[in-house]
Amino acid sequence: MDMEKAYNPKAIEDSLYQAWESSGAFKAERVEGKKPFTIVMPPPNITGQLHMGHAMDTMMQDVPARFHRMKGDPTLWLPGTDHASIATEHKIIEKMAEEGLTKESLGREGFLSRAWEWKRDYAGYITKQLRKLGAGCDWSRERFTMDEGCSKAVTEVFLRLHEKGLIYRGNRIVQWCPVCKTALSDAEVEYEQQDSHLWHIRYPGPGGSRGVTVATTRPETMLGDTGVAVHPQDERYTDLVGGHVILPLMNRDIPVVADSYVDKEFGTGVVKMTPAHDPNDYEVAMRHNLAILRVIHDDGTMNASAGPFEGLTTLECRQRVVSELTRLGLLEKIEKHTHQVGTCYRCHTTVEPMTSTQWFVRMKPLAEPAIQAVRDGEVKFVPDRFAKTYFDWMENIKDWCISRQLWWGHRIPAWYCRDCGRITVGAAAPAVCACGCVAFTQDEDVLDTWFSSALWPFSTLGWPDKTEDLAYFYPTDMLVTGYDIIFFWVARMVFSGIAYMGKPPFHTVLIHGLVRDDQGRKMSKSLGNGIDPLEVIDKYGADALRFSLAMGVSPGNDTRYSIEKAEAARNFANKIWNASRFVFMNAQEAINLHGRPLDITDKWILSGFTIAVREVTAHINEGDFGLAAQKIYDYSWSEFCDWYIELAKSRLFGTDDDAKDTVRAVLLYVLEGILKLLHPFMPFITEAIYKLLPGTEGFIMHAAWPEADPALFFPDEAAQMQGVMEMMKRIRNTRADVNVAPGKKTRLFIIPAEGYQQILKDSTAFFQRLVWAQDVIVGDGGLLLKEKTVSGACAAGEFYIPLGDMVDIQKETQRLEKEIDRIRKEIDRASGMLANPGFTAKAAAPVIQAERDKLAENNKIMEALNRRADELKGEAHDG
RNA sequence: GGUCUGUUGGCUCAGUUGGUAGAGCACAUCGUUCACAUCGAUGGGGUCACUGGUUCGAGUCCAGUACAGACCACCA
Repeated sequence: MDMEKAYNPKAIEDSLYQAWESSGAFKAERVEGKKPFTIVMPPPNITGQLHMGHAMDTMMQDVPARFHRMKGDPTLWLPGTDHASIATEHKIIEKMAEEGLTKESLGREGFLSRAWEWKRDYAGYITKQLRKLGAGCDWSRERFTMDEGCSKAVTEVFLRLHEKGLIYRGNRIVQWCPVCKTALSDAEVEYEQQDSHLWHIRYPGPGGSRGVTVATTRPETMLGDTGVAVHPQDERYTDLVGGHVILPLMNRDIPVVADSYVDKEFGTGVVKMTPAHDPNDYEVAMRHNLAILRVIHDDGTMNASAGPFEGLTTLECRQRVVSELTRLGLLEKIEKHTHQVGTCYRCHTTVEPMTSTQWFVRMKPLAEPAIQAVRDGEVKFVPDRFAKTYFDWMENIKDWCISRQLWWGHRIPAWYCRDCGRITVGAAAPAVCACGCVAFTQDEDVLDTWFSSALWPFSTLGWPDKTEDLAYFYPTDMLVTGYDIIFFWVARMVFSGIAYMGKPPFHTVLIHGLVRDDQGRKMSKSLGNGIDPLEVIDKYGADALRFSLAMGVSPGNDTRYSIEKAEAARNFANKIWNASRFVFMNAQEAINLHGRPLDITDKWILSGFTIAVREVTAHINEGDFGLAAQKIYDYSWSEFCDWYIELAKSRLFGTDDDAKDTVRAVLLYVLEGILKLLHPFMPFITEAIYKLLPGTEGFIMHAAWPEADPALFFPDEAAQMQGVMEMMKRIRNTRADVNVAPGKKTRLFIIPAEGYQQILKDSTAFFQRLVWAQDVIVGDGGLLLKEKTVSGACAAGEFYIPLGDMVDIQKETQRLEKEIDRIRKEIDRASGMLANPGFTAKAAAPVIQAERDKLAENNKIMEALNRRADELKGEAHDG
């Protein structure tokens, strides 16, 4: 067996992945009569490369996928990428700008061919990264949101919604990004707190009559004012309602209306109404039939309706308006004011709300069944608190603006007659218009990128065609994603699945948190604090990266990532590697464990394995990969490596061939089990070692997931073994206390407690190897010689280490007293509890029994320690 | 303004139905015997943010307070 001394991930990872992929190991097969396990991958945006968040997301999907594959479920993990309309277009434009190019200079065709090139490059790079991470997805089913099938699904959905009257086109106020020059949905606006001012501006009354003073954060929009509003119950202004005031600078008469939207307490109690550039004002304007006057262009400059201010940017216009008002003496005061300003989620430019003709989806009818599905438990969020986030959004949903003034995306399937302008919605241009015209132009706009993402769980399986994959794999089982896209994506997938497939797209939504830097900050390019997953893989291996993203993470919570975590996981991988190396050095052939005479250490480690299997399986089922990883780590390292392997050495290096075979069989059995439990987290190293394991064939990824075997579970013996181990620890501790050099051999006398006679006699070899005893004498007190010893007592019995002149009787007395103190505290605690009638009357029976047992045990220990302390007094006296 | 999360040893975090507080890293002492120094042994270190309540018993359940963070929201 030629295993390197240290585990070297680089030597195996790439070739292993290639072996998996080329053998079709990840390819999902439809098996009649068997329930599949399906995950569709949240398609990464083709805007760049994968970051730590994607690595987390990938691990979180690969773990359940590999787990279910090992459980024998036909498993499909379907990968793909997202065209990410606005985000990608934004990036491409940035890149083009470096070459001095613009969208307009290339034209639509030219731009799109560049975009497709971009897609080829980035999707290729991303899928390469996923392979590096060890993602076991079915590449034969890889999809892209703009491929032929997905595009067909998009058109189909658009037509169906339009048919049902759920898609409409209209002139409404929308969020507009003046840099991306497109409309946005409400979800695409991010609010940022900004320090600003509140300008108080006087709007005079007609003919020198009483006017009003309005307070605004956006003076430039006053050019588009078509009214002012006051609260209906505000006595200060009742006389003005129904009248007019004069809009300064523009010298326009504008009406004063009363609307309860106005807050009497805020500002002056008078709000200027700019319906074309403020969503609330728009609402008020609808109620009071105010005019709607746009004063800002799509590019964020003032238009002709702004009169003398035409051509200025909004910011320049603000300054000019303020200085003009000051000159005219109409600016009463300026207050400091902080408020939330909407910005574009892709370029972070301040958005300008403005009226615009766009396509919308009527959301209420779609949202209702989607809310019900979560309420009824058809769709479950894990952790379930995220259902609340979902409800909050779905219950207050507004119509969804789906058209974008972009080029990269699914073009809207609507056709305009060149003669009469009539709109026809259809997959292709109609042959002839009702007006007799045969010339049409397609709508210039594309759809919101989330429109296609919403269909991902079924468009990728072939919908709207009735494919075998769709019939077999839909609905899928689990969706894994970060809490940051519950609105954007999860909610929209749920209502889409219900609307078009009749069933929600998955039954479980597993939510994870964000991966932050070691100071808790978001990892971002601008901060330069990101850790590149590929660098971690390069340095520590993909398994270490994956494991470090699972360890110590609790579901749905953010996690801080530091390189130390990768290092710790790398060390664990190395530990597994070397434990395996040890096993293979001592066991070259497969040995059947069944029917072999097990000793107490075998029974102990096998019982521990049963527990590990139960816990790891349960935690993976619950989606708690942090606890699952922790259990594997502890069992493998603390129990198997630190104890069992060390205990095994006495038989392994002994002369009893039969005992040797038994311990070999157990080593191989447990190692194989550990590899399987670990495989979903660390696929590469476990696969590599599994190949070397005698008697195995095929991939571990197809091996059966371990099951708890009742025939290999021995709780009583395991508990006894723990008593022996505790004695070993106490002996080591005692030796360290009195500064006995670690390697120094000493004799050891043991007086077993009741029930421990046999096991301690059988354990002398372990004491020799693990606590540096040479002669171990297990017997009664009569064996004790008149020698100077250090000693101790624990549940399994008393122990005495003769150390001759090294023993300082005074110090030994002090040491024993410390021990006595410790035990006394235990006794006080337990007897206190048992003396409490409330406890004995109400606590569960096993809990009370456990306390009684502990008390009895500690009483015995105390007895032994006291006796020994008395003896020491005698010795001090003699000496 | 609303909702949610967090506050546990120097640091990063675990802690499943309430039953004597755990890990990793860091620290101290010791250790190269044939799996591993990417290691082993031993040790120090916490009134579980605070205040009440429920309970025989609370890190764990309830209420409130403080601090931190996230998300949502139309106060111009």
